Formats: sequence, C-alpha cells, structure tokens
Amino acid sequence: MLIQTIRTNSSRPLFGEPQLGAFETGLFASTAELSGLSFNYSRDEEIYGEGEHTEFVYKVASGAVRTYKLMRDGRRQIGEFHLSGDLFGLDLGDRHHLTAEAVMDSTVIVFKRRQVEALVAHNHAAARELWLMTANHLKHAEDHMLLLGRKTALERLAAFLLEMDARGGETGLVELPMLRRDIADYLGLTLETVSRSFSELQSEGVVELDGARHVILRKRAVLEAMGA
Amino acid sequence: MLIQTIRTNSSRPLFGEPQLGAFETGLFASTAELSGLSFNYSRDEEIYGEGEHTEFVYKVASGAVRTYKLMRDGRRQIGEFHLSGDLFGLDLGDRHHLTAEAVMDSTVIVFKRRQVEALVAHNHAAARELWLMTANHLKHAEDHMLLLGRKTALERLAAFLLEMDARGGETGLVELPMLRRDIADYLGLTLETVSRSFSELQSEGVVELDGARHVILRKRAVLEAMGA
DNA sequence: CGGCCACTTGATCCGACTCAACCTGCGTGG
DNA sequence: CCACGCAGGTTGAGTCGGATCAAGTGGCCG
Repeated sequence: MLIQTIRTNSSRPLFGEPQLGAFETGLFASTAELSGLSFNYSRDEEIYGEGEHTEFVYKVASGAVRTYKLMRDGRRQIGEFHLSGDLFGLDLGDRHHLTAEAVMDSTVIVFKRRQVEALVAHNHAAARELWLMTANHLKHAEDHMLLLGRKTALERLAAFLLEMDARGGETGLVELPMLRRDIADYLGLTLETVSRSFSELQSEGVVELDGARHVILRKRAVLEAMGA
Repeated sequence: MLIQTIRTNSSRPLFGEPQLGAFETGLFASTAELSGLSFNYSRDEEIYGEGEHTEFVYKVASGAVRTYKLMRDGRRQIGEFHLSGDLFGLDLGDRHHLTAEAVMDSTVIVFKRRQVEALVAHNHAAARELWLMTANHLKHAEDHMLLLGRKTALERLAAFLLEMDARGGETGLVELPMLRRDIADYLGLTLETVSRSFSELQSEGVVELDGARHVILRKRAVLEAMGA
C-alpha cells in the first residue's frame, strides 16, 4: 500500500494552493522537527484503510483526499474532504477509523507517527496544536451532523458550495476536485439529487456552472440563507 | 445560568452508575489536581448555550445531558448524549459549538477551564488524556455521520439501542433517560418514526418494551445485523 | 471521429414526514 | 380514593422529498 513512487520535492500543486489557515503552522511545514516523505497517489488510490494500524500521519501537499466509512452493502459516507495543507489520518488509538483515498491525482507528505508522538511528548505547543487539529475535525463533524440529520438537499448543496468556497479563499469561484458521486456521499444524497440540485440552483441564478466542476457563486446571500 | 443550588457531595446517582470506561481516569475523578463544584440542573434546563464563552468544563455525576445544534426554524440535531461519568463542554477555542441541556434532573461537576489549562500545561499525561477525549468524541461523530447520512430508520434505532446498552454495561436491559423527541433528534428522524420503529422491533420480537423508557434486548444478533 | 465516462433529465416509487386521532400512565385535586 | 387532566406515546391516513430505474446528452481522450 505504501510502495509508491517517491518524489523528494513536490512540484506546483495540482489543485489549489497550500492553505495557510488555522491548521497551518510551522509544525508540519518545515523539516526542522519532523521530516516527511512525499508520495504520489493516483485518482481513487487508497492511502490507508479503516482498521489499519495508524503508523503514519498525512498531509495533503496537492490534490484532494476523501476519508469515509463504508457499509457492507456499499453505502458510503464521506466524513471530510482534505485539500492542500490539510492534515489527515491523525486518529488517536492504534487503528484508523476511516478509509482515505485520493479524490484526484495527489501528492501527500507522510510523517511517521512515532516521530509525531516523540515531538508531542516534549513540546507543549506542538501537543496543543495537534489537539486543536483534532478539535477542529470534531467541530466540522458537529456541523456536518446537523447537515446530514436535518437539512434538505438544496440546503446541503448550498452549505457544501459555501464550504468549498471558504476553503478557496471566498473568491466566489469554486473548483470542485471531486465527482458528483463523492459530493453525494459527502452530503448523504444520491448523485442524481446532487445533479438536480445544481440544476435548480443554476436555474434560479444562484450559481453558474461552467462545466460540472467549475462553479461561480452568483448570489452568495441566497446560498447563505439556505446553507446556514 | 450558573447560579444553582450547590451540593458539596453528590448522593447516589439518579440515573445509572458512574461509568468507568475508557474516558474515566483519575484525572477528573479525584480532587487532588482539579476541584469541581457539584451543580444540579432540572430537566430541560440549559447548562451552556452555543456561542457562549467556554469558561468551564463539565462532567456528568448523575443524570443525562444532551448537546445539540439548533436551526432558526427549530430543527434540532443532538450530537451526543452524555451519561454518568462523561466529560462534556470541552470545546477548544473560546466559544461552545453546541448547546448543553439536562435531559432529566441531573448533577454536573463543573471545573474551571483555567485550572484545566494549567494542568495541561505542565502535565503531559493529562494533556494526552484530554486530547484522547476529544478524539473519542470525534470517533463518535464519525460513526454518527454514517448513521445520519446512510442508515434507514430501523438501522438507526437498532444502532442507538446497542449504543445505549453498551454504555450500560451490555446487560441487555436499557433504561432510556430521554424522550422520543430526543431520540428522534439524535437519530435524524421524527418522533413518530422512532415510535413506529420501536413497535416494529417489538412486533418482531427483537426487543421488548416495558413502558416507553425500559427496553429489553431479546435478539442482540438481529440488532447487530441491522445496526452495524 | 468514436467511445466512454460523467453528468443530466425524466418517470415512477417508496420510506419517512405530516397531520390527526386516540391511548395510556401518572400526578393531582376534589 | 377515584376522576380528571395532560404530557408522552402510539397508530393511522395521506403526502412528499429524495431514491431508484432508465434514457439521453456532453465532453474529453485516444
């Protein structure tokens, strides 16, 4: 699973710029404290599986990663999408709770968990940083539970587009790295319903679709009224 | 909000015994490192609100607490139920993400966040412990997203009953501290659907209801086949 | 230019929701 | 001690949002 082609240096990101948001600190950025190796994963390739040992911690250098749970009969729930700069696979305990796959061709930096543990053991700031990352994933999950439990299809898609836009710097131009099926499995819908909802938002002039993967937000206020 | 009758010593729990599970360590148990005050909350009383400052951390001494998000129009999603021994309100950042209310008359031990922070700053084991608690909440949320996004009504109820039973020590006798509406808002259903699902499980001999709040699990294997 | 994968759109179906009536157990006051 | 009131729960009838099944369409790559 981890036998991949190794690149010592990632070239320019394939998708988006590395995000310098709340999660992005010097901690995993430089090689001073922690050294990670770059790996390439092609689309739909598994990075780790649910139940596997948590030997590594991962960071998206470029591309996009989905983490999900799968039922025996194939029903899937994507918990989160991880974009450039995002850390993932930080499950405490010795097993991963979800499966991680590349949404598109992606470059991922892999850190040894033992190194991370060692860092945490003597560095309070780093420990707090990692705790904060877990807490942020929790916050995301809490918001997403409300979406999955109580929102309509249109509200879900509106919230999704706002979330993606926020991650892209609120430009109003959203590039979607994932397919309709991924969006559906993230939002707890079918791909047909996602498609219909896109069409409906477009026919109301709320968004404009330039191909399936490029969305222009035309009426942010309407989206926010729906998605919040 | 915090002006309650103070009890220096909690008498026997009103609901369930304190749980000595994975989250329960010496950390918040004794008064050596941290001192907390006992407060009583009556049914439906708010403990803290979404958006309030995170001044305290809470632990259920007896009773049950729900933490939830509310939409403007009243739609509600309960993220988790907290029973005896559970810590809650440990949101990082300076604001609570959810609202906490007593499901029934409950006793809660309240710790000053500053004390917790101070403890964490010089005690690695404690810091790790708290991080682990956040990680466990995250794990719960991940499982719950699958339930909310992809499971049928019967599967949701089955999973819920197994979860409640697991917390009560897998006795097969489940005492529900909450009303049908709470269960519905936890499972992303309506109370009618919850009630119908209970009836269906009962008519199939999977569970036996002794009043609305006392459930006997008769066919655990069937529940597990549905709920997993 | 051809083929296929992703997406859209249409028709029908169904599980859960809504609205409504009724039941039941419990606390309370006459 | 019984009758009443009522909150909580169950059950029923009808509706509806999103799922399913099924064509079509479009765009990209070989």
